[in-house]
Amino acid sequence: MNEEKKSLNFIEQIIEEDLAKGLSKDKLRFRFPPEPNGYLHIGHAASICLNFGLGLKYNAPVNLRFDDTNPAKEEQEYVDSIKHDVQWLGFKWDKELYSSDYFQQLFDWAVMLIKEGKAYVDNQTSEQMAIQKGTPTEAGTDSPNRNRTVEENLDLFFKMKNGEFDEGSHVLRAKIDMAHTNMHMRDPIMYRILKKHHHRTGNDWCIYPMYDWTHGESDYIEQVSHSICTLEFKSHRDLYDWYVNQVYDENLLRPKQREFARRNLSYTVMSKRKLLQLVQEGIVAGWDDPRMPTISGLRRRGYTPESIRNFSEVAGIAKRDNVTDVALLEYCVRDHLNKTAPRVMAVLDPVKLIITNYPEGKDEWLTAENNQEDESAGFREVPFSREIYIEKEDFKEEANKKFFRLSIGKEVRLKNAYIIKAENCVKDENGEITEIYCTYDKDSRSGSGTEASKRRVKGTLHWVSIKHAETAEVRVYDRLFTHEAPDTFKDKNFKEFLNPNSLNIINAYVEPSLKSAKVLDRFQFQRLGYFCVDQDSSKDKLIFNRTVPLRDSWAKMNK
RNA sequence: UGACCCAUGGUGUAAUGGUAGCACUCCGGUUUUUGGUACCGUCAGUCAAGGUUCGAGUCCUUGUGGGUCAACCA
Repeated sequence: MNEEKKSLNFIEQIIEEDLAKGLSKDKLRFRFPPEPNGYLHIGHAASICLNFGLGLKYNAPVNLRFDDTNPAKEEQEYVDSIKHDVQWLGFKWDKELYSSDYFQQLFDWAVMLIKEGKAYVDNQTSEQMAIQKGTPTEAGTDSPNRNRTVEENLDLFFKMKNGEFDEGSHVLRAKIDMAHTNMHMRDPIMYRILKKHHHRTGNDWCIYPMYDWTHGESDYIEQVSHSICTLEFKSHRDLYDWYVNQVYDENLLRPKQREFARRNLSYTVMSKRKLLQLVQEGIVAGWDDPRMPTISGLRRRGYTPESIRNFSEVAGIAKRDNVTDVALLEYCVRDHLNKTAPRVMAVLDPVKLIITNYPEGKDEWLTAENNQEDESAGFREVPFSREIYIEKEDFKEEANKKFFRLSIGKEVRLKNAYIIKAENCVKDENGEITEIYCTYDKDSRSGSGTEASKRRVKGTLHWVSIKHAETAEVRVYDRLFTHEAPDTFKDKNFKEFLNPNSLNIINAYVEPSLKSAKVLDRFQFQRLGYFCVDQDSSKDKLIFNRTVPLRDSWAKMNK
């Protein structure tokens, strides 16, 4: 076997260069740093797969670190969901950590900066500070409080910490350069007063560190070698480095921030704010609604961790803005489910078919292969009888040569059963076909080995025996938005592109073996698609979600 | 009228100065008791103009286009 040499992505190249320049391989360490203010989505999966993938590739530890510096937005519910999602994707973190673990260290370092004259307390309004900040094209001006004495700053900062000031009245700022071309370097805020309960530190603190002050220092504390984030943080890198430099000890490793482009998916939105809006406004049933691009939504929809990992792998990473075609994700899940999902028969849009020459009252249990792609999947028995359901669209009274399905006078194979021929049909007053009458070739049973069973007929239909069928609710999903990039318009709200038909609930008939299906079990409903048992399913009511339909070249032909 | 980042088929990515490749999509075909799968094939790309070089997708310059940055968010 000659393995193709896999090309490295640009992050791996940076790591290889660092290694070549002398960085010891055992110093490699990564982290995945979610803020627990929402559920993870498929874009986060790219970051998870990248960071944990690097950990696997270099045999390096990867921490799960919650970036929990804003108690106003963060909740335990989100922490739990994030942990569940990362585990479900199949990754193991080295340590579960929280930025809030470092609040004391961060505070001590802030005191140190004040003593060194590198930080000061400002008690102007945010409006005043915003004006002084300047604009991207104009330099800012110094705050009148910029040159307070160290003693004064220390006194004010401790009063902030002790809760003696109101929220919003005072902040601690780094003293850098109000004329810097990088706005983030214009005396950024390090601490603000927030008299809020924190999900981990409770009421211990009423001042909370800002992201920039926290993130780099946390990486440094954990000795993360490569701190990988998305592109919008590129301009934060100067600040990240400045902050790390304030506390850097040359015997320790200096973490390095590098940025990649976030992964966008067509026909959906990927911002937590917008996803939260869909949830809060009841447009979807929750963060785990199967139409959502969240990990929990995809899981409930029937996606496998393998398929999501593979998607991240084949989509790759780079630095340019992108909108990846959702067809690639769908390809990945079909590819995996094709190899792993047991085949069963279900009829979603039934019409009754009667086999006139089949004995009334007779039952037969026929042997069916569970998965022809997997020999170890074995066989099961499916019941057959005189009256069955088939799909309405599998019958036409008259049809041309291209139509391989059932029509009057023509033969088709019933999957795992017999060859039948349509004789006539009955219609209601609207011309809708209500019953189809057929005869069967009793020597043609699948697998019986007879000459008749080996006859070739062009079409094969799936079916369920009416007498034995279980009923099930099937939730058929379509894309949530009608535009491939619904949130790229300046003058239009993304919700204008919501697809009114993104959910279609159907009552279907399924073969009885499905009675024992468990939540999250995945199946291929033969000739239809992949389906997964929903968590709303119960002993009394089976509920399936359609993960993705099978490719359908017949439907394409008819377009 | 600033700083920084980016630009390869429809989409996503490779090629690290030496034959522009892979995957998805689309289209066509073979096989098939799933119009699925598998297999084969077709169409299709280096933003532009200069420069360096024997040789440029790659390096340089200037344009053009897109993105990011002015939260007490992360």
